[in-house]
Amino acid sequence: MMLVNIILGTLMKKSLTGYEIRKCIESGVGMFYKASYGSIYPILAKLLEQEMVSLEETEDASRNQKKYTITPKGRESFLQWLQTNDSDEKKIEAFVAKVFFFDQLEDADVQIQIEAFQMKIQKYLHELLEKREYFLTLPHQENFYYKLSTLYYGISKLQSLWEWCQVIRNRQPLEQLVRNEK
Amino acid sequence: MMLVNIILGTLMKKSLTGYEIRKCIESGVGMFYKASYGSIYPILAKLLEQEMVSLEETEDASRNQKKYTITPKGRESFLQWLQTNDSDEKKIEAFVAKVFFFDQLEDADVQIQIEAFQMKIQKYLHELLEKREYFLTLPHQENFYYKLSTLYYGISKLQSLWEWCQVIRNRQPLEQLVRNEK
DNA sequence: AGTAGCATGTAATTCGTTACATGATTTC
DNA sequence: GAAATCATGTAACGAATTACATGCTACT
Repeated sequence: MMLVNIILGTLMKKSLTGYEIRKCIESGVGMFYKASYGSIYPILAKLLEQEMVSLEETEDASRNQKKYTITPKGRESFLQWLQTNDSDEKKIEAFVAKVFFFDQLEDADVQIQIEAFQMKIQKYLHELLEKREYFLTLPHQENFYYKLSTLYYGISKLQSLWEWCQVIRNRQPLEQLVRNEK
Repeated sequence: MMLVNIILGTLMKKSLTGYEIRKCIESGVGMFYKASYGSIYPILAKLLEQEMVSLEETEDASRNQKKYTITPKGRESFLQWLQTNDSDEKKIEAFVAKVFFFDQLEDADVQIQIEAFQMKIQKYLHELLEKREYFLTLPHQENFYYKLSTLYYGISKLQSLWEWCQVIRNRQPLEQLVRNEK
């Protein structure tokens, strides 16, 4: 269902063909979501059926291109998805992909969404930190250095993610998130 | 194919039942890979067929438990996977899951693997940094703050990942990777 | 004239989950 | 004796990819 909403999201600003949608996704949320034609076209057909999108009269009839336009019903559905957090945010990337569209969401809703997500992170982070506590009591850590390293990867990732959330929640300058030397 | 190797990996140290394998994965690479019985049992059946694993004579015949033992052929296959980098490391989590088993790999091979991965990161990072350069030239950045934020998320994530690689490549203390205040 | 890019779509396949079905053993 | 956990397995379903099949258009 994620892709469905990403497609609707790309249509919010302008009408596009399936082909163009793919390029948009690639250059936009492409970092977090790949979309092949094999998934885009069937979804588009289903969205048409559900009247979430409509086909524009092809002014340029020579090319057999189908320009899809989002309908009010589609807009509503998309915004609905954007502001509910019960969806599949177990996957972090899914949440970040959602944030990609947050410019279209009201400030108050953005706050609520991010805060809820931060709480999930915190909870998970806690589990990992406890796991670390446990591992640190074990002897012969040289023997499972790499196993431990993946735990630290997880912790570090969640900490960075939490801070990213913190920055964007307050609309602080993004530059502070990255290292600029080198 | 990833799960196949993770299963073989968990069997490298000791023989386990399908049920136990699941618990092992959960508490081990579980952060990066989920495995349900619906995937584990069929894979186990296939591995048995391919003679990658064998069934131990059930000393405790009363319970119908099947203890699987990895065969030499299975070991070879696993180690082969562990030291080749052509697999699906497009997904970062797949690489980290692999690192989980690096304690079983020779130092020289670990170096090669991580270095190769760091180069992929670097290349991708470069693309994102160029994208950022481009975006920074555009006016009205307030209008796409959140879109930009996901780009910064990507950059920050790759930078952290690169540093994580750097630390583990040199077997440096892992503590430096996380923030310990709070 | 040829290549790259625009454009749409389907069929086979992969990889996995969820839900179902079943039953033994341990623990309280 | 009830509940939790151990233990195995299948069938239905889901979400997406890859490969295939087709053809137009713009550039060089």
